[in-house]
Amino acid sequence: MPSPPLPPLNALRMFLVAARHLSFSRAAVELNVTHGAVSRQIRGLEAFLGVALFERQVRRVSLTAEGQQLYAEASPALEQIGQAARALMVRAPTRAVRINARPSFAVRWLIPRLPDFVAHHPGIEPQLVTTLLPPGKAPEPFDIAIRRSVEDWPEALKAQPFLDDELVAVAAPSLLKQKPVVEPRSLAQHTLLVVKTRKQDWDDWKAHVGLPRLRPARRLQLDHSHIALQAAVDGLGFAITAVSLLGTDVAQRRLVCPLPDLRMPLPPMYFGRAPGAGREAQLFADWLLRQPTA
Amino acid sequence: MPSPPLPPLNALRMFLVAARHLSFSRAAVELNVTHGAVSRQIRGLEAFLGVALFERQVRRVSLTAEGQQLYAEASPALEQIGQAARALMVRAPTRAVRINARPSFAVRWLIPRLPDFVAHHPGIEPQLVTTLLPPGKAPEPFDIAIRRSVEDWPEALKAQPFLDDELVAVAAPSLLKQKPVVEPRSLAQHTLLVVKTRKQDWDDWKAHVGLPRLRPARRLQLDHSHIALQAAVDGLGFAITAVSLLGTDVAQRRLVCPLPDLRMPLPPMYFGRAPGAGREAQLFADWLLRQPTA
DNA sequence: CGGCATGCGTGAGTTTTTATCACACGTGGC
DNA sequence: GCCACGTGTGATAAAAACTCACGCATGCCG
Repeated sequence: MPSPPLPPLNALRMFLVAARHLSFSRAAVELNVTHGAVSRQIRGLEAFLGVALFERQVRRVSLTAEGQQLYAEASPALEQIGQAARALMVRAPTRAVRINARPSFAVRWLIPRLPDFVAHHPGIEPQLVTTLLPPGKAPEPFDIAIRRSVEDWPEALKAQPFLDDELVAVAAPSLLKQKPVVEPRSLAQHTLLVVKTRKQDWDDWKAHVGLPRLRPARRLQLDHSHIALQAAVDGLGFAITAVSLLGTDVAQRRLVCPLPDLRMPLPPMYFGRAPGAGREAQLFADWLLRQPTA
Repeated sequence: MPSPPLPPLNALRMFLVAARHLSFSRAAVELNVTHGAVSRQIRGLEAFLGVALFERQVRRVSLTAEGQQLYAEASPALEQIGQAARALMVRAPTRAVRINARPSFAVRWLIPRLPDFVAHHPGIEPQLVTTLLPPGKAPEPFDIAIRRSVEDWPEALKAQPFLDDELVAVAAPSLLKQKPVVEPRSLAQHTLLVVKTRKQDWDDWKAHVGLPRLRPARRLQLDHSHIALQAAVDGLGFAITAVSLLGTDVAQRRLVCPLPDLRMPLPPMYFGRAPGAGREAQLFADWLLRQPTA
């Protein structure tokens, strides 16, 4: 069997990036991994070759003579492979998946996650169409529709849930510092941010937590959930929103949820594939189902 | 981040091998994996590129135009990487691991497995010294000693068991066709192959299976276990041997074990590292411990 | 013309690899 | 002297790869 023993290629790839930067940490950033992963891979490559490629000094690494040689010889080779791959990819017919979703879900859930989808399926181009209309009245053709609940859905879409959800009230930490909220009643001191297309959310939530008659100090009406959330971040008042739309705002303390126990279950998010949708849509659906509920 | 999107490199490697053979199965043999693994990797590469690389016909595959192009461009590139790696490996100081073992174990267990070790550690050259002397009286320096039992071992070797073993009686199928053996007593009809350095094996075994006085039709004395086994394969009589030394002879029906229940436990095989042994010896020891008991 | 062998595809399950997290270490700058 | 920075590493979690066992379609051969 005429098989030349090749070095571990992914380790080589990491080595080349690290050699270019002369830094494991910066290479890790470029490769979207931790510095530890880079360190291990390069150690593995060195073990395979039986040669040190980097000299480890304090807080800095430099290439040994062998490392320089390997960089000089392997870098163009991988470059050539990249060229060849790109040549084939452009030849490939652009495979797109057209996604029909409401604007707030698109902005606050889908778009932040799309880079992950593209990373897994580099040949597929997501095309996003946002609309407030139900899928059956979509202004443009689509492959995948995403909505909460399946009212008004054409039968053919075969709706499938992929994300459980809840309604919570959130506000900026600075706002709470001025007028703390430790029980629902305190909301009467605050401005409630009302979304035009989801006016009933506050009433549903108030009923669910047992305060149907609560009247806020003020109301501010906005026309999309994501705008209401931005207003909340900016300290304008309390927003009522699906947990799925919170994104990193809670984790990074731009928003807090002062009444974490008072959540109201929501119908899950559904997606459906259009009848004519191709394999790309299937891959997108699979990816949706893989997304963690968090 | 100026990182060109590279295709999955290990999948590419499999693709090149498969393209060279125009067969997934033969590629799988060369790569020491199953055909399913090759199939999946190539599908993954095709999905990444968004282009079919092979045309699947019945029981045969052929390259598409895109596949040919990729093969033509990527093959030399990987070849160059292999060259570069090899250039570095020869520059590396030859790292050797000197192994001290008895001849029969070397021939029938170790040598068939050494290619696997070399595949895992291409920079390390195993050097085998066979001897009948105990490790303490070795004629040459060594890094690793391998024996059954640890009598006469210098303390410094820190013996460690790595392979359980048993004693069984085996013979060629053709011999058994002439004079079948279904109970131990039938051995009296046969020639027993006796190894000069392990004369007690037959007596131990006979005592263990409850026939201490059994007298064979004939004895044939040979000076090594592996020679006795070869004699058994050639139909000269029954050999008594450790299961670990059987190799593929039983699987491929060159030898059979007509009394499979009558096995006698043996002390396990041990290895020990010489005090001055380096990292290579450690890697070899790790590899030994990873070997399946089978 | 049925029975068998061959080569590839695939779902389920398992093993191996890879990456992350969290912490340690050593040093150079402030 | 102390902190900040970049790298090494053990434990563990996540992901990728592989195997197994089976299915399918077809050509070969008695």
